[in-house]
Amino acid sequence: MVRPTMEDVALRAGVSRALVSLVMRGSPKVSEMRRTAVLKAAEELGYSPHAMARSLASRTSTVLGVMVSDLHNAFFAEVVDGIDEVARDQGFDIIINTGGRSPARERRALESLLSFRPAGLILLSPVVPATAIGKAAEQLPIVLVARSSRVSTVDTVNDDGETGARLAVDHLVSLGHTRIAHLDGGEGTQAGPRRRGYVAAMEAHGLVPQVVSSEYTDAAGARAIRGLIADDALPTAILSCNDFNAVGAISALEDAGLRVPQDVSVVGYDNTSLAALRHVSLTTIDQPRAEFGRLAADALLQRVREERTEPVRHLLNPSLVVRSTTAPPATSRRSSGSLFLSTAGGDSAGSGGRTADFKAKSPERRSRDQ
Amino acid sequence: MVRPTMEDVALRAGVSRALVSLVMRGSPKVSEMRRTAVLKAAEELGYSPHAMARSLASRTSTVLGVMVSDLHNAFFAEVVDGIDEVARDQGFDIIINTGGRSPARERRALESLLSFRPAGLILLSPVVPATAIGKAAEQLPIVLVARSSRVSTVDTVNDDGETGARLAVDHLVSLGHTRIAHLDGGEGTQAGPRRRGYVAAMEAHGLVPQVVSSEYTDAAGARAIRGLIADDALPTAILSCNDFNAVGAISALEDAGLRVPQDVSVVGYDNTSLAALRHVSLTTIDQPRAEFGRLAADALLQRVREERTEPVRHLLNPSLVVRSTTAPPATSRRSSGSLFLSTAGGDSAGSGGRTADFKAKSPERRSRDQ
DNA sequence: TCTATTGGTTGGAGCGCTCTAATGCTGTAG
DNA sequence: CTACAGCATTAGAGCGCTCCAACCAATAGA
Repeated sequence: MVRPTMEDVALRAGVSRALVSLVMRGSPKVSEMRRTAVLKAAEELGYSPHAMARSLASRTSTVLGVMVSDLHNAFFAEVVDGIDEVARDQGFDIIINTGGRSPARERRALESLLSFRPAGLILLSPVVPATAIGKAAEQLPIVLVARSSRVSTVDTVNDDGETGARLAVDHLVSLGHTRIAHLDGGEGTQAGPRRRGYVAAMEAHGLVPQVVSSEYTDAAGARAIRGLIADDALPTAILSCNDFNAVGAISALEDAGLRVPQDVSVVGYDNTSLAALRHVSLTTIDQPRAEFGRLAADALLQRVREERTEPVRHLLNPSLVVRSTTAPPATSRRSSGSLFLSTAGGDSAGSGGRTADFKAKSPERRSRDQ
Repeated sequence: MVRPTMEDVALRAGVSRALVSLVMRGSPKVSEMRRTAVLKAAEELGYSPHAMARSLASRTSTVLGVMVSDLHNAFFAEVVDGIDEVARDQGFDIIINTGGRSPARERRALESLLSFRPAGLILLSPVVPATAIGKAAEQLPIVLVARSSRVSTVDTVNDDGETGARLAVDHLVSLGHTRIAHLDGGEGTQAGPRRRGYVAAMEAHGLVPQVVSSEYTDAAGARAIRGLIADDALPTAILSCNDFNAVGAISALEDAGLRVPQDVSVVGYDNTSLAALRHVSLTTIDQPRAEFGRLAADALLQRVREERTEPVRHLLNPSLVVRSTTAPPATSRRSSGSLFLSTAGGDSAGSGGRTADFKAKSPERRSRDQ
């Protein structure tokens, strides 16, 4: 259980510790004779350098810290793949830590990562307050993924959530939908841009937006749908804040005897592996996740090497992936009294105020800026 | 970009470096006055201890390394949750690294983790050769999760795959199924026990096992089903090697116009969050994943504290989770010519040899040991 | 009064390494 | 024969911390 040190190797090879150090770092100014002798001794002893001692002595690090907000979400796994690819290419190692979506735990994870004095940090969709990030940014370069920031020493990599939401709305509108609700991501990172994009796109089409409060989980998606049904406020199409939420929404719709996409169309967001499962086959918005990782690592390493001081703000273009959960609306259904809604219970009369939201605006457009 | 050291804190608080060290480590033999003074100075400077220097000086580490073979699989995320819980409780931090299912990359991840000289290592379903693990085990305590080992210095935590597979078979048999195929996990870790358990359970029931070569992915599950259909060899029930595989199998069945569970029952394995999605609602075998993590961390910390030298081999009991993908077989269907199989193509006569496998054995049991 | 004892505090060595400056040791020019 | 490169090698300081032994009151016991 005790590892040999440089001293041991030096002794065995009959040279100084400094010479062993030079060999280990591949210095060119070592004679071939000594080099092979040292390498041989190291091999025999099973020596491998102590990264921490090295880093301490050299005051540099070849480690990049990665904070993953939620290990359960495959989204991040693909970003990490991209990071790992670039880091490895450039001789850096990564260490990962997770915050489990809890600010307290995330803070601790951050502390822990920081205590290793990595060369830089990549935070994937962090939930800690901006001030905590700003503070850490004083100590080392930081790149944020899937979260924006205005701190000038912090680089960011995001998808253009507004564009993504617009793509989804455009798709649904082109299918003939006019009543499209958005199940909102609430406090979640990137929920804002998606919501704004949805609202803007609806208004651009002269439609009335309907934002329904929800969260980034399948339970929340199901809950939101049950709420809409109870309020007799179900539209013909749903844009969920992410894929999980969409899958929950689909389940709730099916539980209520509605078919997707015949009765209601559903669009997710993220194009997780979940969406691609043939059994799910969810129409969704794809983000170039591995590219996120690569760009983040590149940006970070530029800072590490002090090649750049200007902040970088990557905003990547999302794209629409059409699968099997969207179709033209069954236009006649609503006017003839929807098969389900009318049977949902007679006590929903009081919610008429919300129902009014769904009436498509007439051609007089209401677009704000475009 | 330059972090304060203990020296800086000591200077500011008007005490010695050693005293700061004591405060940082929470020593009880520090007067309240000095303690608050030091804490205040540290706070003002934004000081936090340098983990590497600490570890170097103390020749101990409060870090546990965790190697996750596949970040894309939520199974591991839940194990990590369990590890993290115990580790945190006992004052240890964890750093994670991933091997991406590739032996080469995993080896590098292992090297990287080792270079931090952590107190111990937990490997989640590693794919590196046993010799590599044995070598690492000479340097620090190692616990394997979801992979067995015979090395006496290595602890292991596994589920009892044989029991799990038996639970699934028993469930299907109790529903009335006699023709049950197993989509095999091939080289994957833990595929062996599951296969053995399946075969033993089938034989215990006097049934003929049918092992179909497959893999731990949904594409492989779909492929296997298409193969069975093409061979006119589709049974009334499927036991998949894991949930992903099962979901792929279900998709392929549905694509072929078969209903689950009315026409074919499907059982998964792992009870991932995927299986729990209402839209999927997969009958499956649950493994206590967080418990895996907790036990692994406990075992590791015992070794770290040198409380134990005997190897520990945890074998946890899986349990059956019945959801919506299993039901009694439509017994009459086969004899009257199955609605799908008979129309699949008249050219399948040649595969009769395999079809024979499905005939249920008569009551004369064939059980080996029980 | 003197010696133990105790609780709080400190200097200094050292963890395994890197890095700078200094040391030999050629070989070539002055 | 001295001077001076030029190269390979090494001693030694130091990275930020822990840990041990020593130290220094202040109190207690003889």
